[in-house]
Amino acid sequence: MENEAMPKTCLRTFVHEETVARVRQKMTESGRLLELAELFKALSDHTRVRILHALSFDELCVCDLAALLEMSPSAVSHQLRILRGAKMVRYRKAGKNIFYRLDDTHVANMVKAGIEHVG
Amino acid sequence: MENEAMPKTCLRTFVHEETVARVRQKMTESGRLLELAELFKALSDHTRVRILHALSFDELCVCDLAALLEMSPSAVSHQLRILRGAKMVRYRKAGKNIFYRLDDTHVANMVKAGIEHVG
DNA sequence: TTAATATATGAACATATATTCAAATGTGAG
DNA sequence: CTCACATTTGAATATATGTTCATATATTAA
Repeated sequence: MENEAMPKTCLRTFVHEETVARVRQKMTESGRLLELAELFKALSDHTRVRILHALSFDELCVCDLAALLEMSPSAVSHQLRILRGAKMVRYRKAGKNIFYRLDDTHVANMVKAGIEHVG
Repeated sequence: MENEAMPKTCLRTFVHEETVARVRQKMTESGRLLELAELFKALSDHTRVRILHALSFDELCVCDLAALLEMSPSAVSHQLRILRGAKMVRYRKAGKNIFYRLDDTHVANMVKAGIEHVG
């Protein structure tokens, strides 16, 4: 189909134009909202939530997390990579172990607030 | 100690047992954390975040949202279904239109807080 | 050095997800 | 009634995602 911007339907003049225009003006830039979705995405997995929740109590090495969550160290490591990418965790090497901890308290607060909301 | 429940590695006695035990005691139940992940999952998509953000300013019908986000009404409707399932939006019928609004202010607050954090 | 442990990584697989398209339902106007 | 519009829904498709498995890297001990 050769129409560019507007997809498929809603081509009629009838949309509540003023309302839409007003809301559009108030809305935050789409790219910012995409970043926000990415932030939530990092928190949208059971394993990652459990990791962050656990780290809100103490720093733990990969194997500790694996034991705690009863998962393979490999699976935990893959999820830790995502959390590192989201800047939600830091790590520290100590011999053969690598200890992870939360990057800032804001993440802990989000998880904590979420738990209160759910529970 | 060979444990059937424990996967793959981490079979050595050396895990920081006391720390793990202590954290395990403090941790919220896994099922609760799964619910939390589900909550975040509903917020983890660009389209859904934009919908909720838009609805934080005014109630809008499906076609308004489609025009605003420059998406097909069908795509918007599919995402609205997920948001309804997550109890994040309500709706009201008015003639041929169905107007959506946020279900509670808590959702708006989460999005707003998130935007501030990202921005 | 070799061996053992801790962690990371890449490929493969299965599952989940978002959008499109076509079709169905619902609603009001003429 | 018929018609047009608003919305929903299901199937199909493409893409994303999480775990497993095998392997690679790193560190320490013997």
